[in-house]
Amino acid sequence: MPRRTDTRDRMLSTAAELFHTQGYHATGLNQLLSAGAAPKGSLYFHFPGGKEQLAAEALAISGGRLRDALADVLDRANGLGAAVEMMIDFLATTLEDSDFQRGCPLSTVALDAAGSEPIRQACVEGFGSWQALLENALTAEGVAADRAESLAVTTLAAVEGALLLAKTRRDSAPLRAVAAHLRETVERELS
Amino acid sequence: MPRRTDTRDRMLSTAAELFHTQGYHATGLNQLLSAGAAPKGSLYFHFPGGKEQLAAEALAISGGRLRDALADVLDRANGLGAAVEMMIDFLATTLEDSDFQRGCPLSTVALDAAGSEPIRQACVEGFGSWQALLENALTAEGVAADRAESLAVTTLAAVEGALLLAKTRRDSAPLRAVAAHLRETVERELS
DNA sequence: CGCAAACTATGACGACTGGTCTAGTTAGTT
DNA sequence: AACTAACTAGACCAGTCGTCATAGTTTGCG
Repeated sequence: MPRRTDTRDRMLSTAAELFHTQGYHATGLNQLLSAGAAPKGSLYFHFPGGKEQLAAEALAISGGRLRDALADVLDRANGLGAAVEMMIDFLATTLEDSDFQRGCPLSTVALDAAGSEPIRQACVEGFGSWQALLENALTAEGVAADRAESLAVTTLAAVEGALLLAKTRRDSAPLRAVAAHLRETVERELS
Repeated sequence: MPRRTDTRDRMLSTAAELFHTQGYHATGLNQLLSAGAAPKGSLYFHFPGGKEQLAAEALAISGGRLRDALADVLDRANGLGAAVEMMIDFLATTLEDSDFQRGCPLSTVALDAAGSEPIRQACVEGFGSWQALLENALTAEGVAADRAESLAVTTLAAVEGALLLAKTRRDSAPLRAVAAHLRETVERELS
């Protein structure tokens, strides 16, 4: 079933961008549509579930994108510690280049739309996929399963928190500090 | 000029509660006022700066409250590692008891109202005050200043991230995992 | 080719809530 | 009783999300 227009995709990527930088409630449908995405009526054609469905799908895309980026870094880097550092470096650059607008693409919405089950679910899956990647990388290096899990959560948490602090302070120093610490921690774990 | 009502204070504490659980944009003035806080007109008498000022002041209060709690734990606990673990335990309990509504009182607003300078500033100060407490505790134990700073940021970041994950997953496991890891890290640093 | 059926697009509309502010009432002081 | 500071009610309109009737476009089939 070939698609005939790219409207749906345009909407999704505009939505991903706006929800990423502003959060769920701060992003109005009008803004989203007037951002060149589409006329109003089209939204409810492509997303019968309205704003909520649009957000959930946009988050799934954002989550997947970051997951791919992480998988890539994990492949390329030599050493897990280095990979984590590279990943954080990438996040810091993205944040700085966007004038401290683009932090974690999920966290803002995860917090401000925690009441919506579909949205929450999308975030759970996004976070989960990132964590799983870290966990696998750790077990591949010989770390025991339960230890790998708790180390992966901690790493993910530290990165998320650093993104929050960096965005709030408009200064990527927290990310750099956390990067160094995590590298240390990971490398000690593997030795 | 004697005050005749406690309206202003009631507004602040209701605001603190709602912004804490819902964030800035998701919290409407109507909801806030009908939550028994006050009649509508009073808002702009007590807070000429409107919603923005109300939020900034409410955040300052929330930040101060948590700061005090942290200072208290840091005093009472025997050992810094234990203190961190106790603090996280307190946060986990608060989160669970509120049906996973009350995470960090600043982070939601910090992310979803990052565009407002007064609000951002209030968050910067709140986070800063928590970090300073940790930093002092570390240097008091003989950790070098720069090392103490980066360890304090990392600790704060990990806790914030864990709160985010726990709230999103509706499961405090991330907090428990991070608590154990941080205790380990802190105690290694001091030995 | 020609036609019907399915698909996609459109923006005016409505019910409602958002934050703001002015005009007014109440209470304390002299 | 007059004055002033403390407070409040509700009007206001821009903006919210969602609905709908209508129109246009593409596809498959006879």
